[in-house]
Amino acid sequence: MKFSEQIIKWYRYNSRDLPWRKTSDPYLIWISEVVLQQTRVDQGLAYYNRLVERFPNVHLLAAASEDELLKLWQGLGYYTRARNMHAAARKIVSEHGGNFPATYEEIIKLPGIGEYTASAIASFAFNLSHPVVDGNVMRVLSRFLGIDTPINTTEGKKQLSAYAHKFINRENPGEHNQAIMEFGALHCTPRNPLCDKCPLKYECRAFQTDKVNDLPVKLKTRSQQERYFHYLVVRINNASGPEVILRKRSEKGIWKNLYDFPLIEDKAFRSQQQLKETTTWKNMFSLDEIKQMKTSKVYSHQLSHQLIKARFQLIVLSGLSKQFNGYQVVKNKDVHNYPVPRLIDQFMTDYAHWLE
DNA sequence: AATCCGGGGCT
DNA sequence: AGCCCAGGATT
Repeated sequence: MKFSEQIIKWYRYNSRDLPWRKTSDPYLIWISEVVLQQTRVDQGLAYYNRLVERFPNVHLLAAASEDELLKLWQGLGYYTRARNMHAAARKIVSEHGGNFPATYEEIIKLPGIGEYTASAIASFAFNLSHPVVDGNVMRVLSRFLGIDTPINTTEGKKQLSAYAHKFINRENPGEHNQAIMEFGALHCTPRNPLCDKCPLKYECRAFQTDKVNDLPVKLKTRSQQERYFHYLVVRINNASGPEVILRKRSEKGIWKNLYDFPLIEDKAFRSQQQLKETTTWKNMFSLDEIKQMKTSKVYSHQLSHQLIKARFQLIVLSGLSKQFNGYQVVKNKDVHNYPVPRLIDQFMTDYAHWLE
């Protein structure tokens, strides 16, 4: 039996019951694929369900505000996905009359859709013969074929993509693609793969040469850097109710277009006196208008390429005496409507009484 | 071709 | 404490 037939046979007995597998609507499949980029099914499933409930079709997604979409995306990470998804929805409405493009070449032109996602949509929704090459596929093929070219290099991806094109089942590309990914996710796993009961073990190069635990090869990534954040939680006790200053992160870097607080970053934690001498501080306050200050515990927030250590400084002002350029003054009861990074969300949960 | 972009779960 | 995840955009 050929590779594809064996994988599909395995899939029909072992596949999970997932909502995006019950539809051929390219819009719903697209949403699921973007959610699942670099994200495990278990983590993305609830987000997918909330997204398609709120935006059951591309017109509703295109009509939404970016803030609302980011709020639904909050906590999932890689927020560029949400912004690109929003832009793509508007493009589908304006340039395709709301009909999802039906060829690989048109699909891949949409923002946030690369080779993997275009192949996934083309094969799942339109049964077009384009192989998906994701982390699962690269692991399965590198083991099955005994390929030790590092898969996080252009060369390795090119090599495995060529084999994926050879192996694709032209009669049943959609199920073939689902099957090989599911096989990688459930059976040919990164650690402790189920080789003993693997239907491919007699043909698997890695198993036959005892190299399963050495494949796929990956080059080491460089280590992360540490950053120190001093967040200024500026509370303004106005007659109309308490307010707080938020900032939209519009510059480059992490958490673009999410909201946080005024920030003083340095190479280490600084004392309160040192913070008062920074230009960020001086531009916001004069000393006599501060009524109260408190300091939070230290948060350690681990990202893929950086470790952020953050402290939150509560600063209570009795009333608004000047403009805060580049910032937004928001009523405390409305803060929960703004999309914020996980770190900010955790702080606001722990120190909810600061913002009551 | 290398680097950046989140957050969570697993070992 | 690393590694990995239904990757894509940017440099």
